[in-house]
Amino acid sequence: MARWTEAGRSFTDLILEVFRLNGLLLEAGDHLAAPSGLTSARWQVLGVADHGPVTVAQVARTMGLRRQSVQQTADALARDGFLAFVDDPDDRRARRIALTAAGRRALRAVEARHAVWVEGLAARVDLRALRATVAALRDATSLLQSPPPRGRRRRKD
Amino acid sequence: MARWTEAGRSFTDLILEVFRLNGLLLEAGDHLAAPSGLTSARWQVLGVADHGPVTVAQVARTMGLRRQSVQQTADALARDGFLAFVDDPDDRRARRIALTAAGRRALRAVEARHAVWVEGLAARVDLRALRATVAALRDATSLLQSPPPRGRRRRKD
DNA sequence: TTAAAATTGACAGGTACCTGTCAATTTTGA
DNA sequence: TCAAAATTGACAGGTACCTGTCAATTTTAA
Repeated sequence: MARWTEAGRSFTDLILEVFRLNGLLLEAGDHLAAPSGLTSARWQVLGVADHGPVTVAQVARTMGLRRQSVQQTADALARDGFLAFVDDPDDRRARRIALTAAGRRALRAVEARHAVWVEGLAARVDLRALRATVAALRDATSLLQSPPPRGRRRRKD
Repeated sequence: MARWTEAGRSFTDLILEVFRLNGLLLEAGDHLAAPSGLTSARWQVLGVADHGPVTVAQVARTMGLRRQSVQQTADALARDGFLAFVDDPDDRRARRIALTAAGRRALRAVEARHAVWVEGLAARVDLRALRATVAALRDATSLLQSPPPRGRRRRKD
C-alpha cells in the first residue's frame, strides 16, 4: 500500500470537502426552490427551457444528464402545470418544451431568491480568495477529465 | 431583481464548479470500486464497518445519511456476501455489521487503488494552493452551515 | 421505579439520477 | 439517391438517496 504524502492527504481533504459542500449546496437549492413548488432538479430544467422552446434531449445535453432523466423531470413539471409540450412542425419526432405562465412565474421567484442568497454569501468572503478557489477547482476538474478512460470512447447517447 | 456583483458572479462560478467536480469525483470513485464488485456507496459503508462491528444506525450517523439509506446498502452488501449481520448480546434491537473475508479483501483492494489514484493526482498540483483551496472550501462550508434555518430545530431521526 | 423519550430495524413510498432497448424519424455521406 | 447512422421519445428496470410510520427495545429523568 502506498504511504500517504502531505499532498495526498490534502487532496483527500479536498475531496471530502467537495462532497460536503455539494450536499449543502443542493440542500440550499431545494430550500430556494421549495416555496415555488419546485426542487433543484426541476428548477434547473425550467431554467434551461426558459431560453426558448427546446427538446428534452437538448436540455439533457445542456445539463450534462441523460435524456431519460430529464424526460422524467419534464413529465413531472408538465403534470404540475409548469410547462407544456408543443409539437415541432419541423421534426415529427420532437416535442418542444415551453414554460407556462405558472412556470415562468415560479422560475422568476426562485431566481430572485437565489440572487439574494448568493449575493448575501458572496458579500461575506474575500473576492481574491474566491477567484483563486474557483481557479483551483477548475484545475482539479480538468485534472480529473484529462486522462480520458482508456479503452472505450465517447458513447453516442 | 438584485443586480449581480463581481463577488456574486464568482460565487456562482464556485457553486457550478463544485457540482461539476462532485460528479467527476463520484464517477472516479465508482471506477475505483467497480473492479472489486462495489460502488462508491457500498465502499463507504464497508469502510466504516471495517473499524469494528457497528450498527447500521451508527454507520448512518458517521456518514451523515439516514438509517434507512444505509440499511438498504448494507442489505445489498450482505446479499452479495461482503458483510454479515451479527446479533448484539447487549441490545436485543440491534444487529451489528461485520465484514466477511470477501468484504475485507474487496475493501483492501479498493483502498489500494484509491491511494494510488489520489497520490497520482496530488503529485500534479501545487501543495500550497491545494491547502489554500481546502481552507477556502471549509470557509464556504461553515458559511453555509452558520445560519441555522430558523423555525425548526434538529430532528431526532 | 417507572413512565416518557429516544433508538433501532423494518416497511412503504417518493425523487433524481442511471443503463439498456425499441420504433419512428431525421440527417449523413458514399 | 438512398441506405447507414444518429437522434428522439418512450418504456422497463436499477441505484442511492430521501421522508414517514410502526413496533420492539433501550435509555432517561422525574
